[in-house]
Amino acid sequence: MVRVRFAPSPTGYLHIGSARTFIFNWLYARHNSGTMILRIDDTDVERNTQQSLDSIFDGLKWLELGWDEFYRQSERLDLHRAATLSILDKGLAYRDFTPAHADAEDKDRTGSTWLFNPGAREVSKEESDRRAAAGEPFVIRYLVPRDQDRVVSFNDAVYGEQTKSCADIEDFALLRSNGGPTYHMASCADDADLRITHIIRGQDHLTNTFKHVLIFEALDVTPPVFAHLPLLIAPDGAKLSKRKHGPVVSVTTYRDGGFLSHAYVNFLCLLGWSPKDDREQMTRQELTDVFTFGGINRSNAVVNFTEEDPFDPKAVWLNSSLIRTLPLDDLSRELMPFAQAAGFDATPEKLRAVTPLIQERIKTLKDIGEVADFFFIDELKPYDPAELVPQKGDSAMALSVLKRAREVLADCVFDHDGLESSLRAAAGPLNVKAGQMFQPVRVAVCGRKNAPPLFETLQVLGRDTCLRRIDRAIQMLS
RNA sequence: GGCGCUAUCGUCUAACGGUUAGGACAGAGCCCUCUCAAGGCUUAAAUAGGGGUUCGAUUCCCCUUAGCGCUACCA
Repeated sequence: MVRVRFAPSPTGYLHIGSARTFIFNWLYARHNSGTMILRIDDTDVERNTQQSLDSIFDGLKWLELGWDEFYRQSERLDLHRAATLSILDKGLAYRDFTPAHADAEDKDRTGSTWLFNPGAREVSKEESDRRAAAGEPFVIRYLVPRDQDRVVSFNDAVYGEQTKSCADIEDFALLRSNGGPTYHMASCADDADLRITHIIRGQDHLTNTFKHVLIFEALDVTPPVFAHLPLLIAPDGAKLSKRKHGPVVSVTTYRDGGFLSHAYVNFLCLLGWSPKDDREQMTRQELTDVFTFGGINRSNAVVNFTEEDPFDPKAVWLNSSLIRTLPLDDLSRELMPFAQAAGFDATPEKLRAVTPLIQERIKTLKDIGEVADFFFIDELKPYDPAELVPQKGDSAMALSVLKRAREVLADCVFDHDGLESSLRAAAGPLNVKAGQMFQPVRVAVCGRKNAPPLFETLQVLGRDTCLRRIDRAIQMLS
């Protein structure tokens, strides 16, 4: 039975790299009919914030993936402590009474790594127990074997066979002097207790894994399968960080920017993983069906954004093409919050009528604010009267076209076919081409040259609004 | 500094020793067309460098270079 977990620590918003880790865990769980666990790794009391926890839930909720079990490490501290003590009892760890940061100064990393504090490993069990009982502060460290040629190894499902000499592993801490477990200890104790079968996480943990293998062994537990994921990086090659790269690293930025979560999940899946065929646009079911560790890459993936445009063009493309395939009722519903945010007085009926006209013209849901404004506002924003002049025409032509169009629209059948045939028929006598006939009307009614197809647009706007706007345009030209 | 991981078009990626090195996004051009889109077609664009192994290396090995990660009583 497959059991996987996503274990964020609430010390920041939900990072897009974390979101991808969640998604891959979820996909693996679903693919194998396993269990998806959400565990909040909140052992660092100093840095945890409620705001961050809220933002993580916010982001995960938007992804609409869900989980089967939920835990918080802060509620399981007794378990972590007991596990640490069992390791101490087995003689595989020791108390280090060296004050914290005592070695902060010898940063001259000219030689090799720091391995342990001098003398700390040699304190006898009796003395150690006595000093601890006397209330002297200490940290519990793993007693990394120091015999020659000792190595730790594991087989990563993505990166393959990994081996590291114990000579390169320091005596890492398990329990802090305040009694709280370190990340390594808490994480492994919980993974063991929760019977996690596969640990899928960022490659930044690859070298930590040797420590984890040591802990699992000390706990008499077979280590789970490890699958490390390549990291997501910025175009400048640096790790994505809020300070340096701004809001692009937060999933809520994509949500608020008008992405469909399904498109966004699709995009994230394509970063560091491939179905190995040429498919790119995939449904959640397709992703679940085809997801395996074999498709995961080993090199870091760049999220392609710029200062001006925070969204990766591929994500935008995935989003716009998904928007185009959405049933109109669904799309209309998705659009509503963005129409409201744009300040539009949008009834569901009106929005539903507008939706087909903008469906293939918006790349994000938020674009409705730019693309569909003239459907919802009363008075058009001021525009340059020169816009009313058709190709190869002049303002006199614009004026005569608009005057005639006004007459035509006043009493033609006000639907697509009626409007088209009437306006086309009106072009001939005026000695203008159909395009020259349509353009002034379009601008008069929409306030700009680029707009959805004319006849549908006129129909949705209604006769009154159209006539009123044409009258205004005629005034502007007179 | 030490240890580890990685290296194919601008970006995401395919090719698990033999291909004219494929696809997608973004770019350019053309077509379609009432504008804008959408759609169709075309085009430009890559195996980091150097050594091996092999009849043959994008692919296997070594070195160099570069990037990233870890090196906390953070996670």
